[in-house]
Amino acid sequence: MEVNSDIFCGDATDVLQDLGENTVDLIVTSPPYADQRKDTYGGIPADKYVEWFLPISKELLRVLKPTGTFILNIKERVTNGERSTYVMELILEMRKQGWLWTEEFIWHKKNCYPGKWPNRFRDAWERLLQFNKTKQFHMYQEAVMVPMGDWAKTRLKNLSETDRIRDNSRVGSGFGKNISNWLTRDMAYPTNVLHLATECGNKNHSAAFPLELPSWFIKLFTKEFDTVLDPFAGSGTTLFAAENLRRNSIGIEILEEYYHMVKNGIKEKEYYLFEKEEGYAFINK
Amino acid sequence: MEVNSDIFCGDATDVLQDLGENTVDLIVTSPPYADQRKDTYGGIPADKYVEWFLPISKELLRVLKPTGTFILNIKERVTNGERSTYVMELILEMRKQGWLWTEEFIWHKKNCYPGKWPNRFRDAWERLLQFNKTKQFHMYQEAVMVPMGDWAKTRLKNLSETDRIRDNSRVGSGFGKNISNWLTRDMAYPTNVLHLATECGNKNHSAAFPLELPSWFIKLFTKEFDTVLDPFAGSGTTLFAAENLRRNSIGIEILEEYYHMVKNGIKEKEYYLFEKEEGYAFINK
DNA sequence: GTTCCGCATGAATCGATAG
DNA sequence: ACTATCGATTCATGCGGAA
Repeated sequence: MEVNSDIFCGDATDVLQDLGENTVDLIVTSPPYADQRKDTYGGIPADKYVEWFLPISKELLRVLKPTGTFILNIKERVTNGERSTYVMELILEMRKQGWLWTEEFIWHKKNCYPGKWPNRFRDAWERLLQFNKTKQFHMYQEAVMVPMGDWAKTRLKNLSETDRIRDNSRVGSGFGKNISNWLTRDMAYPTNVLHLATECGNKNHSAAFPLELPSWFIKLFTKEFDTVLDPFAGSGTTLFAAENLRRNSIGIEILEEYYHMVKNGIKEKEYYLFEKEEGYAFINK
Repeated sequence: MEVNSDIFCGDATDVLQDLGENTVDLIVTSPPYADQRKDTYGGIPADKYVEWFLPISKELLRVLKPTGTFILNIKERVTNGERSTYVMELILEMRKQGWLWTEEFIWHKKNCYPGKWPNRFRDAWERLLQFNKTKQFHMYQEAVMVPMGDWAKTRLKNLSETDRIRDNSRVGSGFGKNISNWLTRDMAYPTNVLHLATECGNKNHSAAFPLELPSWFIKLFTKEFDTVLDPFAGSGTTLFAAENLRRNSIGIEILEEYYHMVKNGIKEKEYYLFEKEEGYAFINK
């Protein structure tokens, strides 16, 4: 059985009209942040952001199944020395639309952007907001269990603080080399804090988020042959993750350049991803 | 020169009236969460939380110096399957009072409370909201610098196993001398994500945060002989941290039981804390 | 075949300068 | 005055080339 991958070029609000009601199991997306990526996406002003996003979230609510989940990756920027409030305002408005704000996961970016300022430290985290249509959403917790036990308890305890943080990141992402060891040990459920580095060495595109991020949520909230949607596909990370995990995927991207890259890349990347996939397979059992 | 420590028993709003305008350099507090700890504090309903807190934050704005900072440790609880929105509403309302919402730090609780739910993972983080009165607040970034990531990777890797164990055993009871060498090496500024374990061994108070948490902010936002305020003193962690770092401290606690405990404990705990302090002192130089 | 260095590169932010 | 642009600052990561 083959999975289906569709990528459409156009404005998210328009293309979403063509999708059927209650057809999507999971939405994972990272929309352009306010006033960011001006060169590629034009940049939505901070004070227009909520107004811009609400028509899209309304359509997303329509296409999502009652058992489905919407994961929104977003972070407010600093304006005039203060954090902007549009993310909070967006949550409040989306609840009025009928969304349930179920949870807020934290993505701890280990390799955040460098810099020094007199009144501020580096920003090392982003929000991963979980919204649902009903309280009866599907969640497959066993698919993302992480190894625990003596390895983490005793070995890590003797390491330095920085080492411990580094190793925790591996645990959170579910990757590592000694998978065979993990299998014989105890497994534990993860928390709502994810430790992942951004992918900066990628040549073709500025990767929005690492492959592990959508992969983690896809494993957690869908099963094989479910349908995953990303209305801001960008470089296609969510779609590749979905296809790789044998989920049907739908992508929308407004920029033709990215659209073509994703359309071609799906086939191209399959082999590369498949190699990595073995790691997932082990962990998913 | 001696530092001064005052602890008052009473309602925060009332006692704050007696404090002078522009007299406090730093406020660090963890107010009772909505509907939590009903047995001890009576529990403020989630839908009344903002209304309850605003008179207090208004007084805090008055007593804080223009160069001062207010750190609010808070996390919304889950109600009826959803995260409550009172923290977001509180931020929006406090901005209307004149507070600047400068930053949101994340406290990653490494050993968070265990448990399993069908639709939710363990909650491993809390918000540390930074508010300011003006943009010209004091910040002493050098006081909280941490060793660089590269340092752990290369330097530590070359040490023998016994060396590593010996050094780490010293950490528990105060640092060894050779750490002073590390300090002259590569240090980096931290990020806005704090990795701290919760103190589970705390006997008398239900929801105390670890000593390192207020200590970190006290070092970051004050200098010696500045004044630190905690309007919800609880078991007195903030006050002990302040005194220990030679800052003047003011505490307010509504429950007589805690009030007496803190009042007596300040002297009692001094020795215990002082031993630990050596570790901090090294890092602060 | 490994291990080790060197180097480019980020969903950044501030303050100064220019229109 | 108020907004747009630019340079300086900073550090974890993963790659490629070298020992």
